[in-house]
Amino acid sequence: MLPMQPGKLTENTIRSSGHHITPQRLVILDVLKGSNGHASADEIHSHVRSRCPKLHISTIYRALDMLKRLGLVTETALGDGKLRYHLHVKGYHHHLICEKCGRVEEMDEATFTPLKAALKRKHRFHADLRHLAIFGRCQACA
Amino acid sequence: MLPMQPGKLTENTIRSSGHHITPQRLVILDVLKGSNGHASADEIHSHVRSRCPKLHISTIYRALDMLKRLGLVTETALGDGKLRYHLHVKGYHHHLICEKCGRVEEMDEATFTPLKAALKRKHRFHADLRHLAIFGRCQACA
DNA sequence: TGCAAAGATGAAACTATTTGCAACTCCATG
DNA sequence: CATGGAGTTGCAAATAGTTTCATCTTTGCA
Repeated sequence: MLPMQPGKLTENTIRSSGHHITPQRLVILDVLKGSNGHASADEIHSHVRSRCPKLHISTIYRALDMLKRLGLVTETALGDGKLRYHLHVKGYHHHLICEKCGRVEEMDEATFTPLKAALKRKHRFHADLRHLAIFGRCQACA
Repeated sequence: MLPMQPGKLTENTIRSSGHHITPQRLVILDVLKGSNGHASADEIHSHVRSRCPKLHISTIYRALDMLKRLGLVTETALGDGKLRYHLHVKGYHHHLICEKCGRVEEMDEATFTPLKAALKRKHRFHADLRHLAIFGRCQACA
């Protein structure tokens, strides 16, 4: 059995949720895949320009919003007045953001399992812990 | 020994951090104190108008930014395109936000103590868990 | 295939938030 | 209790992000 390409997996998720695969979205996804960090809408826009000059920034915001709803993209406010976007291709993860140096560390879900259970038990709340950004101080800045 | 008024405590924090107490800020703080939920900058502005018609909305944004830095106010994105602000007068708390009905439940810090310890132990990260908004489904919408 | 409906796009208008600046106010200090 | 400098304010303009709408595309299905 061949492994499914990450691109195809993403496209299937989009399609099976009733959304369309469009050339614009493919370019946006490709830019997101290439950006190894957290890109702002504006940064995505300028990267996209060369390949698709008429692609309007509102299309980017709408694409990001859809991807966010589907859990394929994380939106994070890193404190500089812009929202940043990050593609989930290899499962979910969370962000530890240093308030001082701005470094972003990624971590897996496991640490949150007890919290998730506690929220369900104590508050009867079913937490969707895919989008978590936790602020604080990293080891170096503590 | 008399208990310190909450207002005075807040004012001392502001003053001792090198910021000024101004009539504008007193009105803004008063509105925040009165708003029992999560007020947007615009909502604060319209409440403030009656008492201080010339108070500009950028002054509100700047006051909120200062209060946020001092840890006196929490800024939360509830997903409606506006940021919401909440005054911390009685200790910190967190938000459980239902993705379906939009209901916001507040919860205390205690549930996060094990998570905080785990982050420090496993990632050497000193989490500042005062700003947490957790999305998911509430009991009714689960 | 070919079509209709659901969904997406670009453009412009609109709302939300931030910033630059000159004038003004607070308050620690003398 | 006057003063100077740091901090604030109001305004205008800039930057971010959202929404409306007419037009165009994608996709499931006949």
